[in-house]
This record gives sequence, structure tokens and C-alpha cells, in this order.
Amino acid sequence: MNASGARSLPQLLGDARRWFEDALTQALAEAGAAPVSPTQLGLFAVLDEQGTTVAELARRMGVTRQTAHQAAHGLIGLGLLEQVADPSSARQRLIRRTAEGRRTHQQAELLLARLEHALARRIGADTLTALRTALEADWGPPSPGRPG
Amino acid sequence: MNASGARSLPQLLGDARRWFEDALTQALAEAGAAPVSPTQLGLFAVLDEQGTTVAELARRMGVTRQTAHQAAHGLIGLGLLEQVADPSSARQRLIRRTAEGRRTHQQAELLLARLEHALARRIGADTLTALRTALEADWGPPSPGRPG
DNA sequence: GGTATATTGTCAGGCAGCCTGACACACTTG
DNA sequence: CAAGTGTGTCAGGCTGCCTGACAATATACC
Repeated sequence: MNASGARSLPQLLGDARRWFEDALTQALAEAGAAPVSPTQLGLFAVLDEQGTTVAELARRMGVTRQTAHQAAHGLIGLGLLEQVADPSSARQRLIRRTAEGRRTHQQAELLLARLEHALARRIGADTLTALRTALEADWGPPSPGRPG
Repeated sequence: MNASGARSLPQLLGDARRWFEDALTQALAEAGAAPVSPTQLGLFAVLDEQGTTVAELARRMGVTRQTAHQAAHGLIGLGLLEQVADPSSARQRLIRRTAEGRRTHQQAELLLARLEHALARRIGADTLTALRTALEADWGPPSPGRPG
């Protein structure tokens, strides 16, 4: 008797989420890179080249300022991002990639792409495409408590 | 400018997970039932009628004893489960549903099924089926740190 | 100018879900 | 009786998300 059987969709989704997270972490570790989480990768993805404020990052990521702040500061702690003053306004600071951040970002994206590739080989490219399609569909307004 | 654009699979998976969680919580609240999480529903799903030990629950759920313990005690705190002594062995205690637990369990399962139904209507039944199929596929051994 | 309001960044704290480590206890085995 | 194994539990940690609160700054309006 094991964990197979009637797994509900939410559980399966969570498992898949963690599969990616664990696999990415492992791949990064093997590559000798800093442990960047999928969420932090998402932050990188919405970062402007010239720098972006935390509030703007939050908007683009669809989370609260606090969450974006936390994600950004994790990366700042790793030396992958830096926070610089915005010349145009003293109340806001720009989040920017450091040189190492640029490198790690690219590497992590590459590893994630490889992960997807490996997964496609395993479960079938069409199945993976179907997965992405389903996830990108409009799931409607279920969560009134979330920003965005 | 919003959160659309290049969302990675892990992010999409997490979003979907939270969509279900939020929607279920909301539906339960509207029905006046106790706030049961998807994980706790999973616990209910692997519970034997006559009662099950925490360690066995953990095995069936594919998590550690500690995690199962925590999920179970959340439900005990809500009055939906109870812990009784196992007559066959003094070192283990059986986790069992209370009368209210039975009711809430059924109600939550029903609401979750309705959620899926509503989702199927929205994104297409075939798409939803494809999603489930993809998630239930064998994703391989990515996470060496997980039990099961 | 001066005051009201909005925006920004941040700290504090909370919750779910998962983990490892550690420990006491009870049963089993030698 | 001692050793080993399984069980339940406490403590603590991590990620990812949230709300609440606050000071500092910018902007709008009078």
C-alpha cells in the first residue's frame, strides 16, 4: 500500500511543483551554481535590464510587494541581485542583476529548460504540451484574496 | 503590465495548486463547513474506517510521519478526527473520523468534485483530462530527499 | 507654501506544507 | 535483561504566500 490511488488534482499539482523545485535545486547544485528557486527565476524573468522597483516586480509577478521583496532579498543575499538608488526618485530603489546574477540566471534557465526536455522525453512531448496548455488556460476567479 | 507572459511550468503548477486550495476554502466557508485543506482531504482519503496509525497514514500519503502528524492534528483540532488507543498495541494510537469528520469529509469531497466540474466547463473537459493524465504520469526520480 | 493622499520599501508576524533531528516509549527479539 | 525497531511527538527550518503596520517620499490640491 503506497501513495498511489485517488490522488486529488491539488495534490498532484503540488507534487509536480515540488518535482520541478527539487530537480532544479539538484541540477543547480551539481552545476555548482547558487540555489535559485522557481519563484526567484520568475523574478529574474520580469526584471528589466536597467533595473526595476520591488513594487513593479510584485505587479508583474502577481504577488504582493512583501513577497516580491522577500524573493528579491533572497537573491540579494546570494549576490545575484543588487539594489541601487533610483536617480529619478529618492523613495524608490531599483533591483538589478549583478554580473554573477546574469550568469546564474542564464544557467538556471538552461537547466530548467533541460528539465522540461527530459520530462517531455519521459511523459511525451504532446502530454507536456497539453499540461502547459491546461495550466495556461483561464481558470477564472477563484481566489479573491490574491493580488493581480 | 501584469503577470502574464513567460510563466514557467513550476510557477503555473503552483498557481493552479493555489487556485484549488483557495477555491475549496471559499466553497467550504460558504457551505458553513470547517476549512479543510486539500492535503487534509488526502489524509481523509487514505484513512481506514476502523482507524489508522499516523505512521501508516504517512506511508500512504507519501510524506514523513511528522507531516502526517501535523495534518492529522489540524483535523483533530477541528474536531473532525479523534485519536484513540489501539487495543492491540499500547505504543500506537489510531486516528479515526468523528461523526462530524465523516460529514465534513463527504461535503469537502463533493465541493472539490464540483470545483473540478466547473473547471472542466471552463477550460474544457478534454483539457482537464489531459492535465490529470500528465500529472499522473511517471515523472521519474527527481527528488532524492522525499519519502516514498 | 502647507496639508492631504498615494506610493514605496520594509519589518513583524502568520499560515500551509513539507522537511530533518532528536527523544521517550513500547514492543520484539536475542 | 539488553539491544534493536517502530511509533508518536516536540523543536526547528525552509519556501511561498499572505495581512498589518510604519516611515519616508512624492504628488495633488488648496
